[in-house]
Amino acid sequence: MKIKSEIPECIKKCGVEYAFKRIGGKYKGRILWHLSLKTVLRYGELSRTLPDITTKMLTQTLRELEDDKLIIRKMYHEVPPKVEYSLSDTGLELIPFINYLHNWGQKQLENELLPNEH
Amino acid sequence: MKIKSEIPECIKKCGVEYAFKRIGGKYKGRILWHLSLKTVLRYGELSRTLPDITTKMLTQTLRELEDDKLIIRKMYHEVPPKVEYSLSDTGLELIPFINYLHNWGQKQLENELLPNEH
DNA sequence: CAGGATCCAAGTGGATACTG
DNA sequence: CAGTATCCACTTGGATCCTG
Repeated sequence: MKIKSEIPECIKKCGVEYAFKRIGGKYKGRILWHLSLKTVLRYGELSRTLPDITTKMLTQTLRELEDDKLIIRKMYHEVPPKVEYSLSDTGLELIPFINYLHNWGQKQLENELLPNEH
Repeated sequence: MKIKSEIPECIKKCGVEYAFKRIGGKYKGRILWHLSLKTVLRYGELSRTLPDITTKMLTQTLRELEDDKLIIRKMYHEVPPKVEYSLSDTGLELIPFINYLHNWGQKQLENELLPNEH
């Protein structure tokens, strides 16, 4: 139980920082968002859904999300290979929040488009 | 009205990406969080609340939040100077989400501390 | 199909010193 | 008190080519 001596300080930094490390970055939010819409997506589907992401970044981001237990990677040992990604239970807990953020973001974008109120 | 031709593509990238650009980064979440707890904070108070942030980053982050209209900067022209920061209406809209994220993050941290369930 | 490897550019954050 | 300014290290992300 020696771990207990090092973590409390992390907690004082508050969950907000922790959470942002988990879902921050350029693509994590969007990947979680699309997984929440489609339930299950293959690697190639994700790649087509987010055309601006390179294979390197897509792979790297998916690995991080998997290591953080936010998504589940299911490999089918077939030829050609097939890999499916879906949200874990922990990842699912983030969806209400991602939805909220999405709506907020859309609203801001629309306000930027129609700056007629000031 | 020529703007209308360039933004739709931004929207298709979905609000999630936009929102993460606005509140991503190493300190924005925590600053918003603390402003939501205290309503109003001076520069020095923020600095003491987040001891790990340098003045450069604190100033820079506050400027970005202000430019994005998420916080309000109120200067008092006194000697010594006094500056107060608070959430804007738009920034306030993010608080439910920041709270949600905070709770989620705390829970994750506690689970990491007590991995007795698997 | 689903990546892995490598190299490089840009961005982000830190240390330190100084100021109205 | 509330910042600026400068220089530097590290991290993140992109381009390109290759593979089981």
